[in-house]
Amino acid sequence: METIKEKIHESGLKATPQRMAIYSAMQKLGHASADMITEELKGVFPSLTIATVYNVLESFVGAGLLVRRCSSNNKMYFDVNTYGHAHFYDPCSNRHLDYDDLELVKIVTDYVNSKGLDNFQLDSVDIQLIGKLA
Amino acid sequence: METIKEKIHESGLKATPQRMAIYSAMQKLGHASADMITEELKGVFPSLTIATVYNVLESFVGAGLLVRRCSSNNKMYFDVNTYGHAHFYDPCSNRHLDYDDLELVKIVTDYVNSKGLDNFQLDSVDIQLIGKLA
DNA sequence: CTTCATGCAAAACATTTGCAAAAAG
DNA sequence: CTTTTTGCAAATGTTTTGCATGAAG
Repeated sequence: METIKEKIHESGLKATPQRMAIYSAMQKLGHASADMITEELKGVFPSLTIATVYNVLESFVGAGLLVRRCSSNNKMYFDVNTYGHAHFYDPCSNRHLDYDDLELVKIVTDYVNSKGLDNFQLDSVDIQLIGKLA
Repeated sequence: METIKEKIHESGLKATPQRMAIYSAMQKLGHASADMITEELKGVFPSLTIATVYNVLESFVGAGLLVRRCSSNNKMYFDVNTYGHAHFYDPCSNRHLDYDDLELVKIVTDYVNSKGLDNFQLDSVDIQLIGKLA
C-alpha cells in the first residue's frame, strides 16, 4: 500500500508535514472545505493557518490529488476521490456524499457522446443528486 | 404572451422597476452573476446597486423565478430557466449553457430511483457537462 | 545550497445586513 | 395608509497575496 508521502511525491510536490496532515485529513473527511480542514488539524498542528490550507488545497488540485466540489453556501469544498463518480448533496446541511456507481457516469457520458456535440468538447460529467440526507 | 410584470406579480412579489429590469436582464443573459446583472443595467439604471441586485435575485429564487447555478470561481450564478435541464459548463470562461434534453434528466432520475435509495430522499438532479465551449 | 513552502498580516472579493427614505399596491 | 423595497454604507465571510523566515530535497 502506498503511503501519503509517496503519493504527494509522485504528484510532483514536496512532502511537507503540513501537506501530509492536510491530505490525511481529507482522507478522513472525504469532502471538506478549507475551514473544516483547519479546524480538524488545529489540535494536532497549532501553527497551521488557513492561508496555508488554501495554498495546499489549491496545489493539490493542480497536482490532481483533489477535485473541487461546489455547494450552495458560497464555499468551495474539495473531494479526495478524483475518479469520476456521482454525489449526493444536501443543501440544508451542505453535506456531500459519494455515490459510487460507475454505471451512472458511463450512462450519461455515453448518452452525451452519442449525440455528437458540436461546439463543445466534453471533458467530464458532474452528476449531483440533490435532496435530503438522513 | 405573459408580461414580465405579470410574471413577477403571479410569483407573489411586487413588480418594481428594478425587479422588472433585473428579470429582463436575466432573460437576455440566460445565466448570470450579480455583478454581471449590475454591469448590464448600469447604463439604463444608474441608481441600482449590487446590494439590491443580490436581494432581488435572492427573492426571485425564493419565489421560484430563478434557480442557482454553481461555478468554480467562487461566485453564484443564476439561471432564468427553472425547469429541470442539464448544462454545459466551461470552467475556463465560467460560461453556462443550457443543454435542453429532457430525456437525459429523465434517464438519470429513473436510474437513481430504480436503485431504491435508503437514507436519501431525491429532490432533483443536477447534470453538468464540463468541458470546453467553442 | 537552492528552491519552494509556511505563517502572518493585509488586501481583495463576494455576499449580507441595518436602517432611513421612497415607492407599490 | 401600510407594507415592502431600495440604496447606501458598513459588516461579514471567504479566498488570495506579499514577503520574510524556515524547511525539503
